[in-house]
Amino acid sequence: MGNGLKNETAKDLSREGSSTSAVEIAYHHIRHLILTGEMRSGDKLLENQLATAIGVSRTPIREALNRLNAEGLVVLERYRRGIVADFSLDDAVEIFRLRAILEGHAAGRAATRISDADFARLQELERVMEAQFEELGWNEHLEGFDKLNAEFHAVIAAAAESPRLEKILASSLELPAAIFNRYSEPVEVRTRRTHAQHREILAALKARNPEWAQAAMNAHLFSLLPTASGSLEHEEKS
Amino acid sequence: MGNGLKNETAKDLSREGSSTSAVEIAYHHIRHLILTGEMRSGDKLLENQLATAIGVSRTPIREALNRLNAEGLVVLERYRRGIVADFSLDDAVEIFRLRAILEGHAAGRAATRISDADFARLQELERVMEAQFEELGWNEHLEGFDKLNAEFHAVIAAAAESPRLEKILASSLELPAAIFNRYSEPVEVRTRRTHAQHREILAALKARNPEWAQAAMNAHLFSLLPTASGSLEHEEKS
DNA sequence: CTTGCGAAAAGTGTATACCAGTTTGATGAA
DNA sequence: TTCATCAAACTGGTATACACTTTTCGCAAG
Repeated sequence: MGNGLKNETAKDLSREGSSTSAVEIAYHHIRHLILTGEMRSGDKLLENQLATAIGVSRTPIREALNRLNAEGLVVLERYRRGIVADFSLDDAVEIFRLRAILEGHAAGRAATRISDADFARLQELERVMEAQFEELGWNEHLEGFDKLNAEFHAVIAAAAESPRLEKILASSLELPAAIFNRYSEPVEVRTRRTHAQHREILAALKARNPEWAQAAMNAHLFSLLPTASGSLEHEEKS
Repeated sequence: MGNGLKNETAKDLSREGSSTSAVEIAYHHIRHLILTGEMRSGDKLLENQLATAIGVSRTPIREALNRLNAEGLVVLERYRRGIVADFSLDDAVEIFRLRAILEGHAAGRAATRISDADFARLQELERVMEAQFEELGWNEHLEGFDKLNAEFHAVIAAAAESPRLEKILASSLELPAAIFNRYSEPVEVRTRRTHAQHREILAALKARNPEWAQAAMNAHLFSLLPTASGSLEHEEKS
């Protein structure tokens, strides 16, 4: 490469004025690749390749990979190239167990703290999720659902007013959607139940009943948790 | 600093074969400064200054600061120099609430999983803590206590066999000892009670009773939690 | 064909230099 | 004193170089 020619990069940024840092760009880009399944478990993450693909230098790429490594989505070992993390059934079970504990706690706190605006937002999110399901059917609604569902849970986590709790839920207990779908029950089984559970959580929040909210959230998450008995099953390589 | 002389560094590393990376060195060094109170809330963290002090270049320093920022011990804002994080009473309360939830869960799991070797280690740790207290008295024993106590809790967390849980406890819910001592009850009040609680946790683990272990750990941590009544806090912008 | 070995190639870890953007601190005017 | 201004200081990011390790590949031996 020649000398200081970041003109085109600077152009992109200066147009926005947004000043999103290069690290943020790289982080969200790579994270998106993983969470959407565009990159699968075991895929190689080469710093130079990512740098040219994303349009930033190696430095912010390395920072982004380190963050993703800390969050468990990427596996880094010294001098080895990074790979997309693999999630075993045990990993999925662990994540859902911890999410149940922490999100249950969050829901309980949210019950006495959530604002009217946030509660309305939750109702709206659930309304849209159910509408899209009715309109699009079992499988086609899934793409939109994941995003809406993530916001549903995120709003409750935020309403708990416990910043560390919120951060842990957002960054340390994520499971790529593709992995979740691999291990969870089929959509036909869980979708209607999920909506009923969401409605119950809303009812508990509206009643400002912490114990109910916590229990309802717990039930919701434990119902999604792959059966522990399934851990006796054979390990199969795809 | 001078020119590229990493010869002595390489010498140290090659001797060990362990080859601790520069990032690890910087991370543990800075973390130690904060947790021990050698650097206090609000102190400035200048990359160049740290680099020369620790003997590595800016690059690993920046990585270390980013990790510490993610863990909440350091506050980084764009183009601003980093500062050591400040922990309000509310922060301390939040941390202990979350620790109680998660370490309680960990103790419950550990009850049915802990190895004989790990249990023996716990007994030994508690024995030493009590011996040092008897020998050194209220205040002098504190220095050694913090380290032993940290290992006591870490052994239980590891015995829970939940890697994400262990990582969260080790990296997202730390409170500098100085801050803890600022907000907690005076040593004279809590030390004997702490030892009694540790013994009860050991008894519950020995009995392999998960509910007891969880409850005992919960009681232990909630007893250290600063009185929630102190939540008549002042929101202040510095 | 398979296995094993060794060397080249690829890739990460760190140092260093440099510059742009921003904050910080000091100086000076009102 | 208070405020504005400007230079210095500092971080964010790029680029480059090189040491050290892993990975790959070809080649020889079985």
